[in-house]
Amino acid sequence: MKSLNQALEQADKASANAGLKLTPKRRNVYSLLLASDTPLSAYELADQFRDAFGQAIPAMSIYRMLDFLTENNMAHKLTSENKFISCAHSTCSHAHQVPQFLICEVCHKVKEIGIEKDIFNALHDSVESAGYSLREAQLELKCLCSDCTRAQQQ
Amino acid sequence: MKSLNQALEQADKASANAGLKLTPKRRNVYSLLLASDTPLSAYELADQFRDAFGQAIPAMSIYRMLDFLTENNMAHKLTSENKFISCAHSTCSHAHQVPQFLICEVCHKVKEIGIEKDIFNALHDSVESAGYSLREAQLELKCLCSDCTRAQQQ
DNA sequence: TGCAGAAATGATATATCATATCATTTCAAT
DNA sequence: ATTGAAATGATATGATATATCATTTCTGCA
Repeated sequence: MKSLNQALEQADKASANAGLKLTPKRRNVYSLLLASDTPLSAYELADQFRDAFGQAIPAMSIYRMLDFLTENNMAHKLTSENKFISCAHSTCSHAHQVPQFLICEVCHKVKEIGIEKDIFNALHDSVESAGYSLREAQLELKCLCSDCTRAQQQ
Repeated sequence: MKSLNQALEQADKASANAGLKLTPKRRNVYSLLLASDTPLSAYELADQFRDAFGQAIPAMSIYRMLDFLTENNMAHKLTSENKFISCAHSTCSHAHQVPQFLICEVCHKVKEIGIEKDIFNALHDSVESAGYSLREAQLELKCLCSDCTRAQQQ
């Protein structure tokens, strides 16, 4: 796991290369997502932004910054939670995969893993055989993380 | 596809057998879901209920009726849409499977299919190998339905 | 430099989704 | 009939999200 600063610096470089404007505020929102254990709502981000950076940001602006971050693979929206999370792969070099989110029902920590190719193919086929075509697959699975599994067993 | 009335009558019988109270209002909400092509929000259901049955129902009550219907396998909540849909399998005899929803991004029609066993197993294994344990899998996939696929190709 | 257009952000209002809480009604068992 | 439980109503409010117009900041270019 890279440090927050390394992740931010890499995002700076990648954005510069791609001609994207990772403005200070967008960067700060991104840093809050990177630093958080758990997904955050737009309003939670607004609160944390104010507390961390001493500047109040309207929720509307937070939503726009989140749009920027999600469009550019720095963040994801978890639709089952109505919250946002930094992308686990935004700071690594390998190709972006179909994301699969393992959401712990107890502690709400989220692990993002890339979906395996054969799972994706099987999903794709099952969609096709139902007469549909797959546009976007983002799997959000309700789980227990290892810590909470252990805690429940005791 | 069974008729709406057949579906309702079957739900009546199944509820009676299971000792569940499918009250007239719950039944009416269920019938609205059964009759709808597309998922409906709680407030849309409240509007349709008033229009169809001449009686205003508070949104709070709609939510409670939806809780009843979803707990008893007559409806599902699509978390990616914040809307509700009748369960495609509530009126058939075979066992309830992990639901997989194919949501058309254009016309918003939804097809519910049971997830295939080997996909489920593969998902389950991928979750386990990430150190998590799977609690609940409801897959919501953004798709194009066959009609909208055709329309786009032209 | 400084101007013009574009992009980003602010400000405000409002729509939409959901839950908390207490009151009232309905229903079923005794 | 009475009573306790379940269902529903009424009301308030919280939480999430978008629409719209104004202002600021940035960027390219004369």
